[in-house]
Amino acid sequence: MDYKNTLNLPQTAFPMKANLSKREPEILAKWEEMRLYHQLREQSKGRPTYILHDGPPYANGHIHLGTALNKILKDMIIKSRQMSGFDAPYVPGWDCHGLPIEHNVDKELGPRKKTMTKVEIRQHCRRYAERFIDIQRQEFKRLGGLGEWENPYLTMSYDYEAAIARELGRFFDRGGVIRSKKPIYWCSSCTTALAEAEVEYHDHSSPSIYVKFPLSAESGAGFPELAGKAVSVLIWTTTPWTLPANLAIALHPDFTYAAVAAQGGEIWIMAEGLVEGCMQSFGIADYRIVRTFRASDLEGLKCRHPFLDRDSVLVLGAHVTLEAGTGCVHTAPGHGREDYDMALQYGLEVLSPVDDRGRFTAEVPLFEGQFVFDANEAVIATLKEVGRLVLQKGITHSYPHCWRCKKPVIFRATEQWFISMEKNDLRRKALDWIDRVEWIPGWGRDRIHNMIANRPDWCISRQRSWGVPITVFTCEECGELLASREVFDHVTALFEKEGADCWFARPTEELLPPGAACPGCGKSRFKKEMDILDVWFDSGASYAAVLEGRPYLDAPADLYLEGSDQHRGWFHSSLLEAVGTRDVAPYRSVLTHGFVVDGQGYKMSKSLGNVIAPEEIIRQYGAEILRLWVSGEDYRDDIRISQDILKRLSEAYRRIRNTCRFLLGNLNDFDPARDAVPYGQMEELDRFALGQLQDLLQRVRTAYERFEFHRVYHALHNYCVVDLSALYLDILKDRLYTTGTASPARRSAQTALHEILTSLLKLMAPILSFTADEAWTYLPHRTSETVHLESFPEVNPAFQDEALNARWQTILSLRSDVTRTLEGARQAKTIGHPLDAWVKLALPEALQEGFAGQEELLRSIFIVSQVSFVTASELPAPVKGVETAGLLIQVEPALGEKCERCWVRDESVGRFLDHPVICHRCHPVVAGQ
RNA sequence: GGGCCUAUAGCUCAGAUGCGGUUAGAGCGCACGCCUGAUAAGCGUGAGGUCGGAAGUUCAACUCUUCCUAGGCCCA
Repeated sequence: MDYKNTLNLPQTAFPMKANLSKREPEILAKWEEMRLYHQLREQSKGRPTYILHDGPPYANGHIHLGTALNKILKDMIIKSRQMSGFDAPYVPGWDCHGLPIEHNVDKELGPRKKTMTKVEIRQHCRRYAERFIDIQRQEFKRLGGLGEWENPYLTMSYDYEAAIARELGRFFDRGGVIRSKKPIYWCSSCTTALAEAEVEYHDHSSPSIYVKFPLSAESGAGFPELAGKAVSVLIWTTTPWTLPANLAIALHPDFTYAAVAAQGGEIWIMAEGLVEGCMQSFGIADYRIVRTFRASDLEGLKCRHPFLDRDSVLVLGAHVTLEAGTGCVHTAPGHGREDYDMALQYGLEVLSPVDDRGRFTAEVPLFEGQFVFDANEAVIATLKEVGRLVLQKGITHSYPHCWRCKKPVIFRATEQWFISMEKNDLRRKALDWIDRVEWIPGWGRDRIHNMIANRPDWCISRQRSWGVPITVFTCEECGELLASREVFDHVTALFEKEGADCWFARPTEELLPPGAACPGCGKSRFKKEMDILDVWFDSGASYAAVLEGRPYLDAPADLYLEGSDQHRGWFHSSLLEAVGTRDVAPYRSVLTHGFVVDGQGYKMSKSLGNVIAPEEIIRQYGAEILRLWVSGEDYRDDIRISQDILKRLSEAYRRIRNTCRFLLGNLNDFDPARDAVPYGQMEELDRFALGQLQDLLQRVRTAYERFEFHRVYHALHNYCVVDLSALYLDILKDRLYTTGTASPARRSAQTALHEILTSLLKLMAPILSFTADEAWTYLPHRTSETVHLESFPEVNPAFQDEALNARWQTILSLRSDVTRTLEGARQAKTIGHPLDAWVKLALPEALQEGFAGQEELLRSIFIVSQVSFVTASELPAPVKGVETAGLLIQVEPALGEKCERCWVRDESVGRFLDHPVICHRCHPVVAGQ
C-alpha cells in the first residue's frame, strides 16, 4: 500500500512560479474591470480622509526609476492609510506648461514656427503634453498604483489655468507683485528669462583680464604718497563684455588695500593679501608697497572708466573675496546679483545695455550690435589701445548655461514681474509656517528654511508662449497698470470657458471687463501683458486648483511627498503661494525621498552608462519586484539599485510567495466558519504562533504609520523565513500531513494558519499589491473579492499570552541547542536525517518540572524520532547547551523502524498486523479511514 | 565655494523615542551538509564587520567634537 495517499498533503492551484510580467497586466485589467478605485471610494465614504497630494511630474519623456520610486511610495502610503481605516483618495497630476515642452515643439516645428501664431504654437504644445500624459499614465498604472487615473489634474486644463490666473490675482490684490528692473538669468538664444532652476553649470572658457581703472586726480589728492602719480585701481574680470556697464568697483570692508609702485612710476591699488600673487602673475618682480589703506579710506572715491567718459565709484561689499583677482571687484549692476545689491545700496543706475538677443544696444556706440560674447575681444582690444590692460589670460571655470539649449547664459537686467519676498511679510510668514509643518526627515526643515531665508524676490515672468499669461493690462495713454479684482474675475471666467488661449486669441478689448478705465488717467485703451508665468507658479497653485477645487479633497493636505530636490521646487513654490495668498501652509507634513543611484552610490547618467529603465526591470522581473525594491530600501537616504540587488529581491520575493503558497496548500480543505478551533482549545504551539503574529502586526502597523516601509519589508520577510518557514511550518508538517483530516490537532493548526495567511496577505498588500491580490483569490472562503478592499488586522490582545511566550522562548533555546547537536551527530555520521535521531536530554534543575512528561511535545518540535529525559550520569559523551546553561544533550540512533507513512522511527512499527509498516500514531488514522 | 544629507558584514537593513556604557545583531547571499511528501522548493551548521579615515573629548564612543575622504540633492 502506498501510504502517501493517506496523507493530507498541501494542495493549491496557486503557482509557485510567479510569471509576474505576464500576470500583472491581467490583475491590472481585473482592477480596472471591477472599478476597484471607485469601490474603495464608495466603501470608505464617511471615514476620516487622508489627503496625499500628488506633485505633478512634467509631461515630457518616459518615466524613469526616480518617478517610479515616487509613485510607488505614494501608492504604498495611499494603500496603507486606506487599510488603516482612512478614506485616502489619490488624484494624480501633470505639469503641462513650460519651456521644455515648448522647446521640443520648436524642434518639431522647425522653420514652420515662424509663420505660426502664438495660439497655433500653443495648440501644438498642448497636443505634445497630451501625448506624454498618455504615455506616462500607462507607465505609471503599470506599476500597480491605484488612483483616479481617468480624471487626473492637468495644469493646462481650463479650470486649472483659470485657477492659476485667480491665484495670481490674489497676489496682485494684496500688492505682492512688483515690476522691477533686475538682473536675471537671460538666455539670448531662447530669448527668455530663466529661473534659477532652469540654469545648469558647465565648464566654460572665458578670458581672464586685469584692468586698470585710473583714480581721478581729486580722489588721490588726499594721499600724499599718491600725489602726482598715475594711480589706478586694479580689477579682474572674466566677462570683459560687462565692462561697458561698469559703474563701480567693490572692495571688502574688512580688507586692507595696498598702493603698489610698479613699472614706469605707476601705482596700482589692490588688496594687500593679493599683491604678491598678482605681481607674480604679471611677471613683475620689482615693486614696492607705497602705503596701505583701510577699505573705508577708499569708499566713495572715484575712478574713471577705462574707455568710457564716465566715473566708477569705489563701494564696499562683503561679497568680495581674496580667492582670485585683486580684491577690487568690477561692478556692473545690470549684470550681476551682488552688483545689483551694490546698486541698491549706493543708488547706482541698473545699467544693462544689451538687447534680447544678447547684442549691445545704442547705449554703447562702441560695440553696438555686437553679440556680447563676441564683443569680449573687441573690449580687450579697446583696453589695449587705451593702455588699460595689465594682463590677459584664459580661464576655464564653471559657468551658468541654459538647461534647454545648453548655451551659456548672461545676467541681464530687464523689466520683470516679481513676487516680493518682503511685501506682506511673505518671507517671515513663510518661515513661520515652515516651523508649523512636520518635515520628514527633520532636516528638511533646515533645508527649506535656509532657502526661503536667503532667496531673492521670485521672478515670475517668462518671455515665452507655452504658459499662463500674466493677465494684466497697461494703459496705452499713461502706462498705468490695470490689475484689479474685476479684471482678474473677468479673465478667469473666460479661461474657465476657453482656456488661457483666449488671452492670445482675442483682441485686448474682449479681455477687459466692460467699461474698464485706467485708474490713472481714466482712458480706456490698454495693452495686454504678453509675458507668461514661471511654470513653478502653475504647480504651486495646485493647492488651490486641486485640493480646494475638488469637493472630495481637502486643504491643507496631510502630506506632500517628493524627492529632496523639491525643497527648492514644488514644496517651495507651493508654500510661497499658499502663504502669499491665504496665510497658510499648503501641507501639514512633507516627506522627502532621496535619489536613485547605482550599486556604487553614483548618480545615474547616460554618460556613466549606469541607467536602468523601469520598463527593463518590469519586463525582466515584474513591477512587483520594483515595488519590493522601493519598500526594501530606506528611501530617506539615496537608494541604490543594481542587478545584484534585484536578484536578491527576487529571491526574497520567491520566499514570501512560496510561504503563501504553502499556507494556501494547507488550507485547501479548511472552512473557518465550520472548522475553526477556539483559541482556548488550540494546541499550545499554535497559540504561540498566533502570539508571534501579533508581534508582527504590531511592528508592521507601526512601521506603516511612520512610512518606514523598509521595516515592513524586513519584518514580513523575516517572519516568513524565521518564524514560519524554519520554525512553525517545519514543525507543523508532521501534524498537518499525518493526523486525521478533520482531527482537532490538524484543525487547530489550520485555524492558526488561516489567521496567519489572511493577516500576511493584508499586511503585504500595500507593497506586494499584485501577489497579495493573486494569492487572495486562491483563498477558500475569502471575505471579499480582493484583498485591497480589506483592512489591516488589529492586534488581538487575546492572542498575546506572556506566560506562554516565555515558556516558548525556553523551548526555542532548547531547540537551538538540539539542532546544533544534531548537526554534529550528522557530521559524525551518527545520523543522517534528524528523524534518525533519538535525543537524550539532561535538563537543568530549573526546567525539569516544567517539561516533565512532555517528551512527545519536544520530539515534534525538534523533528526527531525520540526524546528522552535522563540524568547527567546517563550521558557518557554529552554536548553542553550553549543557550541553556546546564543543559546536556546526547544524540543516538533512534530505536525502531521507520514508519512508512510518517517517516518517524518508532518501536511500534511492525506491531500492527493489518498495517505492518506503520506506527502507532498513524495506525488509527489509516485504520479509521 | 555655500546650504542640507549619507557612509554599520558581499547585499538590504537593526542597533531603547535629541542628549555615549556588557563579547555590534538579523535576513539574504556564500561555504559545507541534510532532505526529496512546500521540490526550478524545504531544513541545518558555519565563515564573514571594530562600525568610511584621522585626531580629539571622556574612566568609557558605532553612538559627542573637529578635520579629511567618498557619494547625493540644492545653490553659487
